[in-house]
Amino acid sequence: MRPGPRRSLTHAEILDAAFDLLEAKGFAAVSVRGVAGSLGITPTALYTYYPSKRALLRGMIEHLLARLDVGADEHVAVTGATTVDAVRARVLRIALSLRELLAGHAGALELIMSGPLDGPNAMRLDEALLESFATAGLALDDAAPAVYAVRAYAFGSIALQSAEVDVEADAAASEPLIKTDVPGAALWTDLARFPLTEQAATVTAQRNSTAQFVWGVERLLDGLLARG
Amino acid sequence: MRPGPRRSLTHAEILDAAFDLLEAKGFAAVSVRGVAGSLGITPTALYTYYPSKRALLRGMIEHLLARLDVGADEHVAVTGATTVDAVRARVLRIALSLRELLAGHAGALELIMSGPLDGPNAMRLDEALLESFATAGLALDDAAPAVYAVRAYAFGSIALQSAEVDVEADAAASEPLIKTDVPGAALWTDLARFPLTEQAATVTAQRNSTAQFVWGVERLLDGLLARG
DNA sequence: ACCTGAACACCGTTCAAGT
DNA sequence: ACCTGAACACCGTTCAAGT
Repeated sequence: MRPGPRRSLTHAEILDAAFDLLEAKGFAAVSVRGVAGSLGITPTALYTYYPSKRALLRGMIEHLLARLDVGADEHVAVTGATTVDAVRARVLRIALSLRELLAGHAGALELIMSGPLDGPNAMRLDEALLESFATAGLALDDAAPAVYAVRAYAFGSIALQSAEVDVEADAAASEPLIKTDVPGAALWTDLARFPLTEQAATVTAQRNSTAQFVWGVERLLDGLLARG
Repeated sequence: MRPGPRRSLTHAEILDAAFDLLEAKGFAAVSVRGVAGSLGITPTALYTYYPSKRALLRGMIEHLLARLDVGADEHVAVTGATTVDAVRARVLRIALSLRELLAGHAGALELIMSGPLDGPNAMRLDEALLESFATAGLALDDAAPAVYAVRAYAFGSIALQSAEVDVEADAAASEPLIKTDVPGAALWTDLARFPLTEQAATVTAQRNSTAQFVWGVERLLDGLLARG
């Protein structure tokens, strides 16, 4: 087919195809050519819908964050729970929802880290967190950096976790990554120099990573809400 | 020159060239071909020193983290400062050193996020943080996740900041990134729907980003050390 | 052991041309 | 407006061959 018939795709169809690629073959496979190919279209045709790869990725991020559960600002007055407890529960729920979203789709983290988070759904996330901290009695001067801290912890935590997962994938390519003479690399396996790290490794191995994530959010909230 | 003379490069020379490229042209420019080219060498020749691009990046990460200041475990008994205050100061110093290191070199964050942090210098970082929390009286069961939380906050914070910086770079390409019909994108600029976020934006704009980073570390430490 | 040159299977993006 | 085909300037990696 030379010029081809008018196919007229939806943005939603394109994004769905992109996510299928992301889930099936990872972030690297989400190329302009790859997405176009899976839609039976030329790379150039995709540029009719999105002016650049970056724009396509932005669209994907919004699509993903649309599924984020930010909860509601229910003032639980009737039950025995204090407002602060309700706020803690909501922030934790948001953080866990974010984690689930990014851990669930392979490559979603790289996607989200590939650019700034300033779309409407990212703002929805910020608004929910700000609302929570305001409800807990924080002034905006404290609530704004508190939101920043929660976002930083959540994204960093997910990033560290997903980087660790990559190790297992690399285990197949088991050749030594370094050969000689890199400064400081001679003692690559000298665990004895880091006794606490060695001990901690066994502790960490036993712990559920979700539990660790939650524990950190709780500690952060301890510090954040102490000023309410 | 066909087969060429034996140049016999050092790993250090290669890494220096790679960092020059990183600083001058960003992470994307750190390609096997690019690094090889800047050394006056064929891409294939680079594979004699590093078996893959990933291995080269690992070498770069170690090279970078070697400059990390993790402080020392001085028990300040003489001065009026409590041990807990000394620990707070040390953790903060490490976090700031990490931030400075990654913010200083353009593209360093992408570099560090490109793979797991398990080299000797990454372990040196972990060991220093574990030591700090142990000194503050935390049991290893709490110290290990505390280290995890600090790392998560620090990396996440730096990641969010560097993603924001990219916005300014994109300002030149000022065409609209989305055209129509993306779900939820119609209200892309509808700031009125997020009143708190709008207010917070003016607050955040006034604040120094380093101050915000420090504030978050302090709050996290508040929560972490409350159990010592 | 270290290096070259050619090749394979990819990238993002642009441009003239078709309907 | 939507699409094609060809092209430009790139990727990481492999392989046979040279010294």
